Amino acid sequence: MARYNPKETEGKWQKSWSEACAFATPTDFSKPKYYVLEMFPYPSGNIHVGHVRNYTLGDCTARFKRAQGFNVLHPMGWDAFGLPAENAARDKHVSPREWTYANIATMHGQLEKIGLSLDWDREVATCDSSYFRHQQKLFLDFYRKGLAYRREADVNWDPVDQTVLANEQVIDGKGWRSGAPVERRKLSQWFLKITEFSDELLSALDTLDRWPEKVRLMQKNWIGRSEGMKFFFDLSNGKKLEVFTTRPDTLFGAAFVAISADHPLALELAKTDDALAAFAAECRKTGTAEAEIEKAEKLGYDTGLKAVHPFDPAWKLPVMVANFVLMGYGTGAIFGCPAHDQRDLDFARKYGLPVNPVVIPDGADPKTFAVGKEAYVGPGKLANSRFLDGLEVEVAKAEVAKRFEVEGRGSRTVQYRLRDWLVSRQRAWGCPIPMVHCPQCGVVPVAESDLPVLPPDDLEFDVKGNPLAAHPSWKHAKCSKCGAAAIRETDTLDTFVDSSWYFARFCDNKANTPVDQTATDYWLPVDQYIGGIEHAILHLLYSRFFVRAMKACGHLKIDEPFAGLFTQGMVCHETYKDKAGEWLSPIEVEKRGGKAFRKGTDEEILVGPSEKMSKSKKNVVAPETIIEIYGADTIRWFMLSDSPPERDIEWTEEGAEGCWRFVQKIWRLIEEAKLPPAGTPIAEADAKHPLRQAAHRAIAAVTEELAALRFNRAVAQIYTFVNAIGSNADAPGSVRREALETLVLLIGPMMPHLAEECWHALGRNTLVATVPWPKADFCLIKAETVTIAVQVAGKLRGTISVEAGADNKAVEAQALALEPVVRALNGRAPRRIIVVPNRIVNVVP
RNA sequence: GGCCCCGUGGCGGAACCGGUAGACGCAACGGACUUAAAAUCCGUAGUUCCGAAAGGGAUGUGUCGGUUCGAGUCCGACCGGGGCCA
Repeated sequence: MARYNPKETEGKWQKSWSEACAFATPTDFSKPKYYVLEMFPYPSGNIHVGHVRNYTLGDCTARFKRAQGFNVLHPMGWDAFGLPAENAARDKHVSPREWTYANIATMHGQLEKIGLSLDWDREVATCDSSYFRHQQKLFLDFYRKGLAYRREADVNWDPVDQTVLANEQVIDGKGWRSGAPVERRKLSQWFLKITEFSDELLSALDTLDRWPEKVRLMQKNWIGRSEGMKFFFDLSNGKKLEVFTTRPDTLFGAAFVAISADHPLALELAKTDDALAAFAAECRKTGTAEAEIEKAEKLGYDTGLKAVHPFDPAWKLPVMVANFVLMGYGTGAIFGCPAHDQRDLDFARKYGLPVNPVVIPDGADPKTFAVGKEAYVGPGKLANSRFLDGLEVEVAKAEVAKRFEVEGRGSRTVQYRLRDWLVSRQRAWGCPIPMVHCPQCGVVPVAESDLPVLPPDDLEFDVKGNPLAAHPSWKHAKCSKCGAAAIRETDTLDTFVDSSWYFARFCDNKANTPVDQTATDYWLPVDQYIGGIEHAILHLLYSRFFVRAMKACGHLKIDEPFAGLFTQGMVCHETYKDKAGEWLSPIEVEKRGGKAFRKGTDEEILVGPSEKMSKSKKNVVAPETIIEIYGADTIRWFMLSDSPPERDIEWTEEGAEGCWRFVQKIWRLIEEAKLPPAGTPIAEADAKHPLRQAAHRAIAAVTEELAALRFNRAVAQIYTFVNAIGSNADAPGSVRREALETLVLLIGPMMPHLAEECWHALGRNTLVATVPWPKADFCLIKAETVTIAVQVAGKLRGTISVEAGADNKAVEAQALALEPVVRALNGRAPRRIIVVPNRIVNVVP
């Protein structure tokens, strides 16, 4: 008897699938569709285990849905623009294009070895002009609709990558990729008007009922809707200053008015005030990210101007320039109420401004209530606030709003935390923004007939800043309006733009418009999107915006891109360090007697906690190595087993061995089986054989678990079923055949190569990949007798076996006759007996 | 600091709507097969107490309380871990 040899069989079946076009996307749109998509990878050079997990989950779903009769779209592509290619170009003197396409070729091969049921005909690389030409067209459409625009703005400048970053790409004041402290600069930049849809992006979250609650909450926080009002202060110089506040109720606690260093008023004053100009320059050194501003020391500069309190002409407030007020948020001006806002309080303490509480918590005395180091932001009643005294916070807000509205001094507004999306990047390996700058006409879109705008092939990467801007000739173009010599836009689009619509392009990647109407109408939205939680905000929010913007331009009809979202956990591994503190990779370590040693030596190695696989800790296991040893089915099975897919999984050698053994076990079961020919009917007498029941119970359970993406539970059900096959070795041949064929079909989505080999060995000449999913016969599953637990006072005392649906009285009698029950009752008469049919009896003494 | 999620054997985890806690796998141990090993097969197992054994008792899902005939599951407080926003 030969062992199952994945090396020989896996390639063979991959070829068979390919020859049979088993995974070609159906073009007949009469059947129900199912679009499964895994987040496409950046072509870094190698597929890692995290990818394998992601794609296995998706592939299992795709195969399962296909077997269930759905038309399945399951494509793959490459998020292929981005900085690593430029770095490689600079360091290795290869073109970013060559480097990227070589990586794609390698990774494509690696993906094929996993046995994914992908339609490679739909492959898309975002760096290919056949893709980004359409993106440029979309950009022009957005521009025409006012959804793309250029303006001067404070931007986060990454001094290492020499590029601008979106707020979302600044983490703890540092560039998300370079880790360098971010600076604030004022530059003319391209934006996409995501704020146009702030309210819709927020409210539509409620419709995404197949998204993790956590992701919806994160997006909600990110969009950050707050209700407040805008109103004017009269200034001592006769001008008016508009401020935004969410706490108009605290107006009588105001101690100052603060404006941004970039507020027009501040800029005006700075012209004649050198100290202010210097202060404003200092303010601009911190980035624009909230967290950073929050942490920075609150600094202010007194302009000498006074603002008149709107409810008391005699009350004058100092007008300060403050570093924690941003021009981009609200009106760039606020009034400060130190008692009820922490930033205002910190500021007031530093500059000796009064701290007057005006909201008093219930139970506190307005006369003695004082604010120390912490501002009071909770609920309460107004005090020291004249006509607002005694009102609840919300009532007071409404009262102030009403008075301002009557007076024409202000109005209620809704404010969002969400900013417009800054998409300009000063990089060469990205999608060129199809615009020119004409000395006559200003910013002019490139004519659509001139698309795509291609980056030049002969770029020099060993330069500071944008290689595209440094290119000697590329930027010279003609204005598409007047024909005069013009300068091309040298900014390229943020790579998050590339990934914001690829799912739509997959519906027809050969369309000569960005998307094909018929195809997108049928396939979109994506039914199941699978990827990492790290994209919970950026990529998913941008994609949601894109769908709306594309809809506004007539490209799409859908409301949301992803009907179902699943975020899978990371793949972790133990970490190893030697005595010198150097990290060791798993292949350098062997375990003997519960201890770890450097392979082939007696040098003991310290075993650290399991952490996300990372190059820096060297705890990485290459999928290629695993597939080389065990084959693809083993790694797939591992990825699906044990840990729930949304949680982190730990890769262990022992676990892999276990999966490998199971692969062999299935093969042995099939190979050793002496079965009647395929199609042998099951005799009447065997119709209710326990093995048949086990098989149909397995079908029902696995179907249910796979449909709910509970792969680990589906795996457990299959183990249980295999155990049942093992313990029913004496079942009639026809019943065993049914059981084994069922098993093969059930493992089909998970271990597709093994399934094909087994199916073939069972004498079948079809492909499992094209065989319909088995149907459970529920008559067989229904148990005829049930085991019922018997408790006395809630404690288990034994079990009884009764006919399903048996009469309560009879069950009761049987329970009371149970010896341990009699003993536990100790002669007492039961006060009450609770019978839950087919489940439990509880005797209450 | 606010909000959210999680806490079950040595480990990963299961337990539907409150109804036999620990399915299934890994690791472990005992045995069979073998000259031996690998592979495979059979068996044991939460903890603890009584018993030679068969068996029986107690206890047990982070901690403390509550609701209930019955709580891993519901409620409250706390402890610990993680995430997001500050």
